[in-house]
Amino acid sequence: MSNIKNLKEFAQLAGVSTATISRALSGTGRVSEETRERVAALAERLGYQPNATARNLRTQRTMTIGVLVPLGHEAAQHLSDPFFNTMTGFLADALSDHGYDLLLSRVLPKGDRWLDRYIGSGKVDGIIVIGQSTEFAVIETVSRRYLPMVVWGGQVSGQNHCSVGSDNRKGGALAIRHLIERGCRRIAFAGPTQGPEFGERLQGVKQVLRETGLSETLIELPSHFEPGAAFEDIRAQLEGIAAMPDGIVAGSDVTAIGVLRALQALDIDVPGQVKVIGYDGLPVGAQVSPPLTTIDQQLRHGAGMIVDLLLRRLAGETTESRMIEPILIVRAST
Amino acid sequence: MSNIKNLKEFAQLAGVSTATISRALSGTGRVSEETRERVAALAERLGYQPNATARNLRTQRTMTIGVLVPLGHEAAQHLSDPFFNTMTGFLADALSDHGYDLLLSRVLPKGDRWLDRYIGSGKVDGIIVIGQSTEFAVIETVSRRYLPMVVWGGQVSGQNHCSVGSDNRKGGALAIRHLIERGCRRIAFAGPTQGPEFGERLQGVKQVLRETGLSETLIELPSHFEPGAAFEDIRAQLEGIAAMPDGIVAGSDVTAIGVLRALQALDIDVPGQVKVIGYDGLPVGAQVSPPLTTIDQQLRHGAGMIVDLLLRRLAGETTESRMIEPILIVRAST
DNA sequence: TTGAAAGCGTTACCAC
DNA sequence: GTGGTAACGCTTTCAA
Repeated sequence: MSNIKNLKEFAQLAGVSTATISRALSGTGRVSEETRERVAALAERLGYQPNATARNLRTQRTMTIGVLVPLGHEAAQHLSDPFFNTMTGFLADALSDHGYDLLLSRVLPKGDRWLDRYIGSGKVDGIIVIGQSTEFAVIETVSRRYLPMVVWGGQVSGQNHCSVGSDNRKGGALAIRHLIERGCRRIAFAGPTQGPEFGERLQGVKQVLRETGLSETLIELPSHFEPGAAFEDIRAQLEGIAAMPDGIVAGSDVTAIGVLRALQALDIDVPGQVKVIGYDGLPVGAQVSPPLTTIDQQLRHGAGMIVDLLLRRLAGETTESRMIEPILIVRAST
Repeated sequence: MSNIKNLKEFAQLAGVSTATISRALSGTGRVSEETRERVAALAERLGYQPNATARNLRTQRTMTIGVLVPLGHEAAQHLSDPFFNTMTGFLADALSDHGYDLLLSRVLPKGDRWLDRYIGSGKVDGIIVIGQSTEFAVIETVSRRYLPMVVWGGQVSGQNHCSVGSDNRKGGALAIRHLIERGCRRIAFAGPTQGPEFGERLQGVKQVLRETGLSETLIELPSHFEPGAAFEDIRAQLEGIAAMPDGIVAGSDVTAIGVLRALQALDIDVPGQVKVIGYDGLPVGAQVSPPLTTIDQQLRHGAGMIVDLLLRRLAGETTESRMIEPILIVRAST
């Protein structure tokens, strides 16, 4: 920490003008090699650092990206959700690789102005939204006039905003094909029914079932988003079921973990009696027992892509949405 | 989003001075009720919002708190670590309750200046460090001259910096007593051996074993921090063990999950043959099978406390470190 | 290569 | 109760 409080003071000590110091420290503009070295050494010795706020005001950029996690109806739902937390971590890494800071905000979307309010404050240069959930319309509207925004989530035709997410339909198809290959014939789909992403995954499953002539057998097991509630939902439904499925596609890894617990509670062996496959590729999936077979969305890669696209939009480019290739990861639950 | 770009423009449209607008909008200073309403309505209609950077510069505060996650030797260790992610989430909530934003930074501590650099930039009003890990000395030094900093972690006697964390020794004692009550007699302690927190937990365990006359039986199972590596470490050690323990205290929930997997891999029944207890109280502990008995550090409560202390330091108070009461949560793994 | 000075968009002091 | 205006600490023209 420095005892010098601003550039002016530092310039006096260095015996040059503030302009020269600024140039020397930022590396921009012409300064003699000698001065630059002298200034740099002095700054290091005194621990001087230019004030970021003042610089931001002058340069009209903050070098900060806002990451927004819209909390859905279930207000408490995301607090400890492994998906959002994991994604945030990856984004933090990707952003800091490019010299950007990450301003984290969890917002309860209220009305249709929450995004505008956030943007208007000028605290950030750009925005990343994790998950469209119920806010698809708001995001879509804002995207028409605010460019530096990239969203993690699904992609629908005609969509204006730039999103990154896995090919959910393909991923769903991948999951169900794997179960069929493993010999499953009575298939269930477990998970939330809301949100564009889950819907697409289910569509992928249905399509393959139709092609295979198994569509009659599909059992739907709707559940809440939140882990604890999901477990209860699934257990209640499986408990009273006429014929137990022999394979379950879960809409997310979190749901899949709930499914595993529910089956465990009912004393049903996985993968012996029922096989289970998740969706996301969260690290935690490898840590449960049995380790979870899943469709990997390559979140780290996705985070890198989001940041890359955002930086390009910041630079004035227009960018298209991107699909990430879903990858089957086979572990012990199938 | 607004088409108005600054206060001056807005003031012209409103037909009053910038000073009046500022007062009307911020609620500070005397303004007639009539003007305030008129200005507020116009601001709402035009979507005008004062620029945060300019305000920050003028007021000399950013209303932003930096949350630092120092990455230890194992650079990749925290990327997806549920503990850090969960803590960050709780902090985000607590901070936003008080109108503060959260600037998230993962830092690779390099040398002893990383904290100074962060502080010197003036991007934040205060700092929260999650975990002291190997940086205890640096934190301690900085705390002597930089006051608005609160650390999640252990507390040692004579420590200068303000920390919040559970009473690790007591928590360790709580864990081992529970295992003994459940009939365990050959006890093992699994987990990382580095860091002040794990050490204290182990001491708590040892002390109770001494008091009970069981101290001869303690088996130590050191492991890495990172989940995957921890699993391997534990499995390797249990595989070749002369006499299997009948109770295992894990240094953290993440370690405990690794222990559960290792036992599963060796076909050992939990809690039938071996009982396992974790430490942290992470939500994910309730989702594994069998659901994990653990010592709850009340992270949400802890996060609230950290923020509370930080705000008081920001206001000039001096604050003492706080211990959180560890609570035993019994689930199915014991 | 360097320095003087004009902003960046607010807030807060001081008059009126 | 309201308006003028000087900061806040920096970057970046423009001149020298």
